[in-house]
Amino acid sequence: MTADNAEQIRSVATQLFARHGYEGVSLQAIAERVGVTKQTLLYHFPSKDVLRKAVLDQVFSHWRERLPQMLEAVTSGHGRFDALTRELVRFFETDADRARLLVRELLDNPDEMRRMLAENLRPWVLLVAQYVREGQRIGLIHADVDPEAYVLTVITLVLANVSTNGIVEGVLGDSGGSGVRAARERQQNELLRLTKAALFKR
Amino acid sequence: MTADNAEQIRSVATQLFARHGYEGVSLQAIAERVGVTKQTLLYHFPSKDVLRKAVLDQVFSHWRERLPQMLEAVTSGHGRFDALTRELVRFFETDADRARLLVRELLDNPDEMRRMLAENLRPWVLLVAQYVREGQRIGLIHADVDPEAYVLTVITLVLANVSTNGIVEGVLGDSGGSGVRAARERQQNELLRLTKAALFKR
DNA sequence: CCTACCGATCGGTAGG
DNA sequence: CCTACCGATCGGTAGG
Repeated sequence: MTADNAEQIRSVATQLFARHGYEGVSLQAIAERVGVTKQTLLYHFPSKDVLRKAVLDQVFSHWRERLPQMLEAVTSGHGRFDALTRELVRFFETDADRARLLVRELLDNPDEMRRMLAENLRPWVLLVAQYVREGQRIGLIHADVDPEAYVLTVITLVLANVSTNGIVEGVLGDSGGSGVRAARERQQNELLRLTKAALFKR
Repeated sequence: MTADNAEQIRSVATQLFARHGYEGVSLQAIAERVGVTKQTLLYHFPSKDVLRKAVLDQVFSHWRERLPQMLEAVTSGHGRFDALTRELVRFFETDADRARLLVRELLDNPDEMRRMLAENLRPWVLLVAQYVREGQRIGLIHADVDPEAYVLTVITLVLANVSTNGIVEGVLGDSGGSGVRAARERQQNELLRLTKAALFKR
C-alpha cells in the first residue's frame, strides 16, 4: 500500500536523520530499512529535501497538537508550572529522536528553524509568559524574572538535556552499572528543581 | 610552510564541521577554502576521521588550558559563581563554532563524547561541586541543590544557548531590526539570573 | 633517504 | 512502483 510505505519511509527517515544527521543518511539506507528500493522512495518523496521537510513538518504538527493539551495543565499557582515542565520533558523523552532532530535542524538551517519556531511556538510562549506575569503580579513569582526569556530558557534546557543526555552519565556516573539511570534521574530532578527555584519565591 | 598549512586545515575544518556537520563537508571543500589541493590535506591528515579527531582534540585541549584559568575566579561567595558562569558563556561565545562542534559530536558519537567529556571535564565538575557544597555548609546556597547535577545543568544550558542562539530571536524578537541583539541579551541575562536564583538564598 | 607537496586517477556511491 | 542509468562527486591512493 502506498500510504503505508510513505508513512514508514517518513518514520524511518525521522529516526535516521535524528541519529546520523541529514547528510549522514543516504536515500538508499532509508529505502533498505523500509524494505523498498530507492526509486520507490523517490516516487513518494521526489527529492531528499522534500523528505526532510516532510519529516520536519510532522514533528511540528505533532507539537502543535500536543501543546494545547499541555497548556491545559497551566492555569495558575505553583504545581501547574511544574506540571508543564514535566510535560515538556515527557514530550521529548517519549521520543528523544524528536529532540535530536530539532537540535540538528537548528544547527544545519538556523534561519529556516528560526522562522518555523517563531510561527509554531510564539503564541504559546507569549501565553505562558502571561501566566508568569500574573504570578509576578500576585507576588508568587520573583519580580526580576524575564517572562518570555524564562520560558525560552526552560525549553532550551529541556531540549538540550533530552537530546544530549550523554553529557551527564559519563561525568556523574561512577564506573558501576547502576550509575547511568541514577545519573539521568539526578539530572532531571535538578532540572525541575532549578526551573522552579528560579521562578517562585520561597 | 608545512606546520602552517596543517594548522590552517585544522582551523578551517573546525569551522566547516561546526557549521555543516562532519558528513556535510567534503575534504575537497576544506582544501579549497585553505587554498591547497585535497592531496595536500591528505598528506597532513591521512584520513577524514583522523582530521575529525585532530579537530576535536584541539577543542578539548583549548578547554583544558582555559578551565583552570576560569576556575581561579571561583573561591567562594556570590560574585564568584557569577563570574564563572560569565566566563563559561564568554568561552563559548568568543568561538561559537566550538560549542556547535561539541553539540554535533555529542549527537553523532555519543559514546565517544561521553568518554572524552568524562576524562576532560570530570575533575573540574567535581571541584566546582565541592565549592557548591561549601556554600551549602555555610548556608549561602540552598540545601536542596544537587551540586554535580547543578554544574552539569549550567554547562548544558550555556552550551545549548550559545550553539543554538537561533531559538530565541525568532520568538522573542519583534519584526523590527533592533530585536535580534536585544533578544540575545535578554536571553543571556535571564540565563545568568536563573542560574544564580536557583543557587543562592536571598 | 627525508619533507612537502603535485596532477591524475582509483573503486564506489551519492542524489536524481 | 521498477529497470536502467546519468553527471558529479565522495574519500582515499598511485607514481614521481
